[in-house]
Amino acid sequence: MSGLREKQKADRERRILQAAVTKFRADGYRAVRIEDLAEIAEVSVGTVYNYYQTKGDILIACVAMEVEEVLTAGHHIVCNPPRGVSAALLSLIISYYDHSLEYLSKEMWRTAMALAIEAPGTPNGRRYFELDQRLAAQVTDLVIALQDRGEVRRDLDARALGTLMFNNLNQMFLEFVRDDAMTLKALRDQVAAQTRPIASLIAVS
Amino acid sequence: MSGLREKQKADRERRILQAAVTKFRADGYRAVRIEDLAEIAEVSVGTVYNYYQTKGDILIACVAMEVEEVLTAGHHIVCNPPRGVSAALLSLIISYYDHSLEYLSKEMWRTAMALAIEAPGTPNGRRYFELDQRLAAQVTDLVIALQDRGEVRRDLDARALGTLMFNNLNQMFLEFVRDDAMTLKALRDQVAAQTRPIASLIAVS
DNA sequence: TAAAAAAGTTGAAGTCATTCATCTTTATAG
DNA sequence: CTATAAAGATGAATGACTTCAACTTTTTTA
Repeated sequence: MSGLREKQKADRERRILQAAVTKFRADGYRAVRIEDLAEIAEVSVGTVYNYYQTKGDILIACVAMEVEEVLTAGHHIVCNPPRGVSAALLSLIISYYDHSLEYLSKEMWRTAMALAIEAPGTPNGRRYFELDQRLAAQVTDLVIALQDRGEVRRDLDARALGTLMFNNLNQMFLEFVRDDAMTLKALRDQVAAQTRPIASLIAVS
Repeated sequence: MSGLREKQKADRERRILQAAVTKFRADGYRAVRIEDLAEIAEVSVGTVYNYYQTKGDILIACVAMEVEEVLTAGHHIVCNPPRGVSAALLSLIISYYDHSLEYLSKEMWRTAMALAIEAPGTPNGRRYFELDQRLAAQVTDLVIALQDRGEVRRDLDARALGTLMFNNLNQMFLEFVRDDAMTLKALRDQVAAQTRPIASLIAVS
């Protein structure tokens, strides 16, 4: 039976990540020491570093977990978007925003974004950037789906449009997490106000 | 004579900042220890912390110094912009970019941006954000100047247009500093390609 | 000018992320 | 089943930012 070690490894990694998601949210990324996570996960400090290269790495893993779920939810919307360009786009974007704080706090998002900017060449930075790319690709996919359904003008470059819209929603999300006082509802309202004029521009006349 | 202490203080602060600009550029922000700066500036570690709250604070002070110069150079362009919407806008934007690496390295910019995102509520974060605002305002001022000269359509909202253009040039600058291999020329070319179509859209027919 | 007060400097100590040589657990070979 | 090898866990040690109580220098007061 050679599966015991594998099972123990997977279990330890899961426990560390679980401890991180919970503790980072509760106490704030800064305030949590690796020692705290090790204690909760019932491993030693050294073991945490066997599974994650740095403290920031653990945070990026939390973000990745969240974004994977966001992508899965988004996939369903892209496969079967509501009628109307504006409704379809907003449905996807708001799905992103509504999921974004399920496991992560604003502080965690800020820290993750900062890490990705500070060290773009490290595995961390690349991983965050890759998640960004996949989200941008999903927005593009939605635009293509709407073109296929004849709702968005076919003469427009779907990739350029998708990237533009993603950059915009990403920028608005940055403003959202920068301001602890801003509510999800305010974010939703703002993006809705911005999206409707764009939607009418790109919709088939 | 009560000016001695004042003079010594100003001198110490200047020496610390000078040491930081030089050493951060030469060795990289991470690699430089407060102890190193203290030694170069001929003060103790504790004294550095009397003038700057954190290591990041020193970096933001470096950025502020650079941006003040950029704003001064930009002011001249806004007061007397070259003929033509595209030429005027590019003149300002490229002036920003060309000045940006005079004292700061890409790594310093990345780190400063990361700091500002990570801790938006701290004096540091606010200060960085305020510099951003002043740059955005200057772009808006140029748009207004071009409207006054009858080169840009007067029915357009100068503030919205200025903010949009600043966000865009800022985003492109972020991509520039994220990629150590990207040259200033590549950045210039890219922004030129983007700016020309915008310029023709907003110019008076 | 001398003493007292105010302002500022100092560097050792504290904290926390990270590393690494040692030890323990699991898997394999005889 | 025992011995060897491989994999992984451990926590004390390291290094860097930051703090703070004691010490100096400058200014004010008498």
